[in-house]
Amino acid sequence: MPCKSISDLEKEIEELEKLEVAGLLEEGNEDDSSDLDEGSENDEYDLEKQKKKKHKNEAKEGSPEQKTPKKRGPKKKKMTKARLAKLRLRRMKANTRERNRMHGLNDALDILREHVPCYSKTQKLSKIETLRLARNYISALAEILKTGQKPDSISFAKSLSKGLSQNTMNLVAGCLQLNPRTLLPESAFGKPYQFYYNNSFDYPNSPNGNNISFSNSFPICSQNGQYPQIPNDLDDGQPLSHYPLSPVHNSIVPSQGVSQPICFDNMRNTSPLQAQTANASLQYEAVTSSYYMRCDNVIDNFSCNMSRAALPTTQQSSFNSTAVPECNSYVLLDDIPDIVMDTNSHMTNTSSNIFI
DNA sequence: TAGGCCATCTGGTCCT
DNA sequence: AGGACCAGATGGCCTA
Repeated sequence: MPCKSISDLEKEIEELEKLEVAGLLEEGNEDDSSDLDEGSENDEYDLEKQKKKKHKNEAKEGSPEQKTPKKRGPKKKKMTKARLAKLRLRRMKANTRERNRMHGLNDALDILREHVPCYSKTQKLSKIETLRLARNYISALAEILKTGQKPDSISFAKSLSKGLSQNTMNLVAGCLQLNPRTLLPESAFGKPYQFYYNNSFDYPNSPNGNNISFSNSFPICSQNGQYPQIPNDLDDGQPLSHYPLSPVHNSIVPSQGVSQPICFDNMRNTSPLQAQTANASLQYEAVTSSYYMRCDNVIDNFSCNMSRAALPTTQQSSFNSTAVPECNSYVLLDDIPDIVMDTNSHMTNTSSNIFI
């Protein structure tokens, strides 16, 4: 590896050229194959190059003994020390450019990382995974534009995860607050697990005729595993507290394609789960159409406020967004030694602290 | 310890 | 001639 800087080399070349002009310097070998022999005896960089060149030629010729036919065409320029130094300088400059080019490419990738889901400064996605995730993200967004419907979080996560490594898939699941197992193929994810983790909510026969699906980034919580009650008409002006559903940050997407973010809230009346269990970590149970998920914490109400802003004014005024519970911890079945499933009520139970 | 990821160097090719 | 781009080689670091 050359130790001299580019400017040092430039100075050296200048001096060598002066010497050459003055005829004080010996000329090098004309033979192209020994380009680098001249003036490189004590140069690690050139020795390495010679080795590589020799190796390359041997590979080309089959054996070192084999003679190569004499080359035709114009004679190569004589290799002088100045020319050699020039070549070396050119190589160094090319290396610097190449390094900068790659840095530019990496900077662009960093910017891309910030624009795909699951951005983390500490746990950076690899280059290839960033590109794959970006591709999937674009496809997913294009699909939303095409259909005009917001997909449920699982479908969305699955779209994002296509072709990704398991690690990245886990990251995507984590970012979307889903259990990574929900992104596994059916074969790798048994029905009982699905039963426990699936987090989509379809409500095909709402009383007003709209097919409603909850596409939730956050689990729906209910107090006791009863099937959530859906309001007769989401636009009937009823205050949200009227709806006997546990607090949930969610989106309700009627099949007609009208997306209306909404937060249910009945926490202000009573906290149905507060009295349910002494174990605070088991306070809430997320309910999906036929599946349940537990959640255990109460977070700030920022996201619910965001949703409230999108509500009709009549509903905004009656909306109390305090104490909105959300699930941000998920149970891995491996972590549940004594899980009990009640398939009739679609409830799960455990006595251990199952939350991460 | 093997494999994945990365930065860097390098020579080849194309273009200006 | 020189710059941009590319792909192969190599060695270092990290992690399962």
